[in-house]
Amino acid sequence: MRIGELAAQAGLTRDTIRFYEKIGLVTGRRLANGYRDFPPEAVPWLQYVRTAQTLGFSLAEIAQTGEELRNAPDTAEALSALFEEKIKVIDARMAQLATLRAELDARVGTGCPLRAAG
Amino acid sequence: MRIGELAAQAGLTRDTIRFYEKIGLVTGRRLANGYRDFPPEAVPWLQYVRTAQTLGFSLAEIAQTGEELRNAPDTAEALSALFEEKIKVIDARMAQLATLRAELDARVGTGCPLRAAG
DNA sequence: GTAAACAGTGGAGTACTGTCCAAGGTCAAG
DNA sequence: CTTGACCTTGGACAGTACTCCACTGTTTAC
Repeated sequence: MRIGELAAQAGLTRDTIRFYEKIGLVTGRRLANGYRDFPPEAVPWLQYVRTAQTLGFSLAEIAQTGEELRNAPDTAEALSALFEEKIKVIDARMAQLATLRAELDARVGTGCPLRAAG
Repeated sequence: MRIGELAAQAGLTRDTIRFYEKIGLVTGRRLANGYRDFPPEAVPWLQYVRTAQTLGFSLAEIAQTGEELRNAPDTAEALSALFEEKIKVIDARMAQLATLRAELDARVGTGCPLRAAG
């Protein structure tokens, strides 16, 4: 598919996709006329990128994940290891969120401020 | 306390704290010699800033939270409302993390890639 | 009283993540 | 065969969050 359609389906602008291509976050072939041509899998991939990004991963990290996925040996082991690693990161982040949540929760109703020091 | 001690205790650099002061993220008085003087509460506050930041909040958002905390009427209600609002944001983010986690978890062991489209 | 460690200011520079042109090439419809 | 929608490149600009520097003043330790 061409860049406009990918942009529409992924909810990004064409400029953003060109930027992502420049930093290696997506890759595509070129048509004879020079237009970019992306595979349909680019849509869910870019959606994953969005998600990972809001979870605190930098584009460089996400690009590296994509790279590892492409270069992984075809045994499922490499992929599983990669996923498990990401799951660990997610668990750590969730624990951190839970801590902050508990901290806030404990103060609800007590009027105890978060010491908003000046 | 002076800026160096605050920096050491909060795990930041002096430059970062000066930057934070410039954007209103921390405020302090000045000593007679012009040195900044921060209250001890600045330490936990900056630690909170760090946490909130890793959770995806911009410094501007965090600064506004601090502002709201300072300006809240002294009833506990305003603080509780603010905390509850933050808790909602945290819950939404945790749900998002849980979704991504489940997605990854389902692929561990299956060898099914995340469609790392190029 | 001097050297080291700490503090101040202003401003330049950096990395990341886009966003917006301008000038131009391609293609489908009427 | 022109119009409009789409595509190309290169480069300038923007916002966020620092980071570093030069130059200067202050405090502390010896």
